Amino acid sequence: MLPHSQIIHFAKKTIICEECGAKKLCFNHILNTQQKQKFCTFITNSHSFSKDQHLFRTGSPTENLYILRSGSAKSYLVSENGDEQIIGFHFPGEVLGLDDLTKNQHASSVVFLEDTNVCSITTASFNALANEIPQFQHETLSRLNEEIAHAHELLLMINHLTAEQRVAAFILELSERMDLMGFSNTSIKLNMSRVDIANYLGLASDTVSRLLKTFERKGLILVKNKNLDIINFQELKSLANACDKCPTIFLNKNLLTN
Amino acid sequence: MLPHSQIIHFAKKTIICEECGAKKLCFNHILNTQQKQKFCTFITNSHSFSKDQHLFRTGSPTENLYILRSGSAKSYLVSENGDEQIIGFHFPGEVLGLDDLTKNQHASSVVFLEDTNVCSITTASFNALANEIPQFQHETLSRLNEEIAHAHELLLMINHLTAEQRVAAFILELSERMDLMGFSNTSIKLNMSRVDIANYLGLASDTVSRLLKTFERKGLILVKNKNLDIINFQELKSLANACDKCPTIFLNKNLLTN
DNA sequence: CGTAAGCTTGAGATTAGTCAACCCGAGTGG
DNA sequence: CCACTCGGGTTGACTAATCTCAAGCTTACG
Repeated sequence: MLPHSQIIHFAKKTIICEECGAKKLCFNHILNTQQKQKFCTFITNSHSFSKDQHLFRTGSPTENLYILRSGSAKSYLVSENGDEQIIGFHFPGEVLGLDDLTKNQHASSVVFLEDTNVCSITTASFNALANEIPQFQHETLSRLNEEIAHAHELLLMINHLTAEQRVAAFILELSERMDLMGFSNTSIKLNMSRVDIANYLGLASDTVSRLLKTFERKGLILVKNKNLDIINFQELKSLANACDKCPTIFLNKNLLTN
Repeated sequence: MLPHSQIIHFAKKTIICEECGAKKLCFNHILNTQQKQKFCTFITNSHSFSKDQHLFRTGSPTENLYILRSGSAKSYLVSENGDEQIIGFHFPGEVLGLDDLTKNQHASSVVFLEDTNVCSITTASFNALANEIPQFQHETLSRLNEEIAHAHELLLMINHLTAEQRVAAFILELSERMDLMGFSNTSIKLNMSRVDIANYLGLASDTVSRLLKTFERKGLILVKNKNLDIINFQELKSLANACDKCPTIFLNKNLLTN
């Protein structure tokens, strides 16, 4: 068993961003050649983690930010009661820890869903880069904004969609993200467990199982263990958006007047 | 009926931050005397809005950021289906529009819950201030982080708490925020409708009504229309945290190993 | 090949939603 | 000053979606 992330010593080695599979999704891609070189010198460390290892945990000091090079992870909160809430699944190019930049402790925990490679940068270096490179600063704000937008959309989804719609929307979200990364958007590896999917969507894992099966029976997808194939995008989309509440659009009227 | 926010012309007048009731919660309070003066010169505009007016809407251009001086507001998203999701209630000192700083359109809409006074600052001025005053930059990031944390906690709450727990938690959250603003934390004005509360918590408004009544019958609170008095904090807290799921802490075990 | 973890599936329980009726208070107009 | 109206809020009866629980199955891995 590997030690806690706090005491993992990242190997000192030069990162060659040009060779990185995630370069188009990383900060890297918004920088010019000169800035890229500077960025690479700041990112001096990389590390491989195995499935189920933690990158950091709630309460651990915010010393570094991390960028996924390959693999995947999930982040989660634990409430006072011990309830866990997965708040996101993470893929190459994503920055982890950004939402704790101004705190000295991590608010969430991050654990890997498979063997994963991660770059790290100290918060000090990160801030230095942000001060020096305006685009870098802008990109940071932009990513925080996206994180907020994502959380809000998830909220909307959980509060307003049926279980069936949520699962359909989840599949489509995954597909879209795979597409962004240049992977197949029809043949998807579900690295997270059914329990994880259920937790993320605010459902019981039984319900997720059942609905995946239902979708399969309808010929929308093919599920074999962790492998998911999308057969009928169109139908999935219309399921996710099924407008069963359209007549209620005008219920909360004061939202729409003025 | 007042025109859309886009074409409201904020009155040019000098804001005297020293006289502002929200100064302890505004950006103002993190700045030194000299910085405060600069901040005040940038915030050259203020405006009064009446109940049910919109400050901005999804899709409208992000030209300004706004700070509540007095009053209250709610922000919400509308999905493709027309489903609405309230994502926050806002009180004096809060900055609105911060999460759209890097976009040129607002993602959410903001509507006032009562007559409200608002300061505005152009995004250009805001960015200039951020570049010039490091604390200002830091505070901006910090507020974005808090917004993320809030959204994540809301998610956890909606996915893991019963209706009863959510309503109890909502009352306590409101109370805490009133306290922060120096208002009474036991005698609270509910400026939002029951429909709003329900929407925010992912419930039906009927359920909210019922539970408020239940709490009243138990002697925890007193509700008279929009006025809520908290009688028994202790009991409310234990209701909100009722650890009915404690035995399941270890269910999703891989979250806790390593 | 055996075991444990995760997944699937069914039956029954339950929470919260839906619907409809009624109530109440604020604002309006006679 | 009172009656009327309208919107929001309350309440009860019923319904349904999803959870829970338990059993059985499959897969991955030692």
